[in-house]
Amino acid sequence: MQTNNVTIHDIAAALKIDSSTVSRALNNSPRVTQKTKQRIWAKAQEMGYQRNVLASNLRKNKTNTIGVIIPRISRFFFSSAIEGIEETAFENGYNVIMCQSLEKLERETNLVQTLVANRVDGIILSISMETLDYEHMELARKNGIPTVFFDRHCDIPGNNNVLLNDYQGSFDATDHLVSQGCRNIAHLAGPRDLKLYQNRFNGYKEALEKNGLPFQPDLVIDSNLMEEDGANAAQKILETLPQVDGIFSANDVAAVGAMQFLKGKNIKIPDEIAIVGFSNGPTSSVIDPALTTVDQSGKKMGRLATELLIKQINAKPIPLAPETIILEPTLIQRDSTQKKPTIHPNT
Amino acid sequence: MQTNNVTIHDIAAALKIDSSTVSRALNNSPRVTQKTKQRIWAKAQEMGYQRNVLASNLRKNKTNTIGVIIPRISRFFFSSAIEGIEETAFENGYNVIMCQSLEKLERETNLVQTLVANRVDGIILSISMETLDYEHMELARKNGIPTVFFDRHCDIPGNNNVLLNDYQGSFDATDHLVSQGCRNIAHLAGPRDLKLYQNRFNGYKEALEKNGLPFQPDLVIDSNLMEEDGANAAQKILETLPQVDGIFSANDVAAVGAMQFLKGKNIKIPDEIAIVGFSNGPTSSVIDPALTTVDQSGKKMGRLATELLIKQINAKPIPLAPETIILEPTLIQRDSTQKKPTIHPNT
DNA sequence: CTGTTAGCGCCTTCAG
DNA sequence: CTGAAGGCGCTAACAG
Repeated sequence: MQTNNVTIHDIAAALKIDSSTVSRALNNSPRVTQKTKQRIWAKAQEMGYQRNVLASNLRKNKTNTIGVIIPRISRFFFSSAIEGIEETAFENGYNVIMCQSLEKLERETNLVQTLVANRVDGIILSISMETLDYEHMELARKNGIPTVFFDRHCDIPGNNNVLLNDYQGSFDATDHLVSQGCRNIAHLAGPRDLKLYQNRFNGYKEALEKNGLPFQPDLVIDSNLMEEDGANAAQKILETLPQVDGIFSANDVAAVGAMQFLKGKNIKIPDEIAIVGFSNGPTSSVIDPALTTVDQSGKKMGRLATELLIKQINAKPIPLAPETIILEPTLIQRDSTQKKPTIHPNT
Repeated sequence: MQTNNVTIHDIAAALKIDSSTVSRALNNSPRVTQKTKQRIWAKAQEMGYQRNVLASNLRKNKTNTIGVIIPRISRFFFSSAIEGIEETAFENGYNVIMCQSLEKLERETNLVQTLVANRVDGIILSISMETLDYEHMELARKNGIPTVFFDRHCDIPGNNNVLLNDYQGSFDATDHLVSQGCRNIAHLAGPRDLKLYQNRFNGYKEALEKNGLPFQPDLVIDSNLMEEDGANAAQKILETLPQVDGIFSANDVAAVGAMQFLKGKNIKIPDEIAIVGFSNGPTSSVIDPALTTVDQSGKKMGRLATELLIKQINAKPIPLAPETIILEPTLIQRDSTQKKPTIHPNT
């Protein structure tokens, strides 16, 4: 390991001054003459000095690093979020360590331990579908590491959250389906343990009621909302629920799965069955134009989460009051030329 | 900062032994009695000890961390690749620091510096579209940090690469279009500076020749292959190149852009114009069924790149001979029911 | 098998 | 404004 061996002592020796002065100069401390700073900087450059971040981190017990835990990177919403996180972190001089829980609580717990052990300055977290309590976050709290939850949030008080108004988004989505003439709207629901999916379910239900439509429990199909789940749900609908003319999916993955399946059976979307799913809106044009979506704006959420986290990091050691930021979602109709005819003149 | 303050010295004191023994025990060194190990482990647990990774890293001058630089995380191919990288790294006890160059050489250069400064054990890199030479990688080389290029590769000798057989994939794609009856196939080409796009261009050209079709330079449309570029290209085709009946796009982003645009103009895909694009194959079902793709299998490439990198890391200080792994791509027809009729009976 | 000793490279008191 | 000294927590010789 022939690592670059230039240390502050080397450049101190070369200049016949003390290493502490060099350290100060390199940190641009006001307590060093401009002249000596210049000399030191020049020499450092000349000798190809590079600060040993490890030593610096150890001494300061700070790493300038943010840890991020999300369920799965390749999901477009999360990769967009990471993009926002990474950019904001970068602008503020932070590195990002990024990990995926793969929806497993055990992995999530391990990752929190790893991040704490690596002395990250803060954690951004979107919990797994298995995560029902927050014991594993105690470790971070005890070590004074601020945490921001995003998207999938933590509803016990005293935490920082960046969320979407899931209730409103779902309400709007369902309302939109009704306005397009749908009367029997199925709901692809996520695990009810997650607050987020509870809210999406509630928005769906109350939009039905507000429109004078009956809530039909058998039209709610529970799953983990993977693509396959969406396809299975679509199959179930075709085989046993012929009355269904609209689907509100609690995420985009299942919505796409359902859509592909229905298209394969030559069902016209949205004319025969209209579909709305949560998704990462405007940037996600690979989503089929026939699919209307509720914009999750992952990148924006990522930025907001990171800004909030950095604020909390800078506030140490006196922690700021925890904040919850709620984004209002927007409904995006990709293909506004196609209107679903009002095939049910009743009501 | 009320960080968990338990150190090996604390537990050594509590047990009236030396801290070095504690250190050895915690590293499960064979040179400590099983009995004392047990006592130490128990005590460590009891006192809530957590190794200070920073100190350990400093001492060992090793971080157990892999740095990854890619152009943009939210591109599906890259997020899939990261997924593979992260999983493989995790299985082997490595952390991952992930950064995006946003296709800027300047950012890429800075990131390499940051990673080296952070003493990552290895680097996985997919170069930006601006990157034409590899001067900025000198720093990593000088510090003995192994590097693996993937997807967008480095064709100067002596480097580790994990690549797709771009030539073959493009050849197959073009050949497929011909077999579907296309006779005037446009090519959405990427920056010719990148070897990868050169190869894709060559595959296209030679497939035409092999099939006895003339190569028409005006059917090659150059761009950076963003979605907008694809849409612009499609517009150009509609307005000035009416003979075009097939499009081979050098990436999926532009292919989707073109497809959406054409669909908006009520062009039937693939009946009127067939499109094939490079993409991340089987996992990417959000890609429209009408679009045939060349499978890039990002996740697999990520895994292979990481395995290769770890092999190189473990080989230090005597570096292994550099390797180049080339994956053979597969053509994926999503919607095999739709066959393009041979509307050009000539040839 | 265990203890002693000596740093890794940097930063931060405390003196002058 | 600069120098001297000590230590962050851990590990790796080297002895015994």
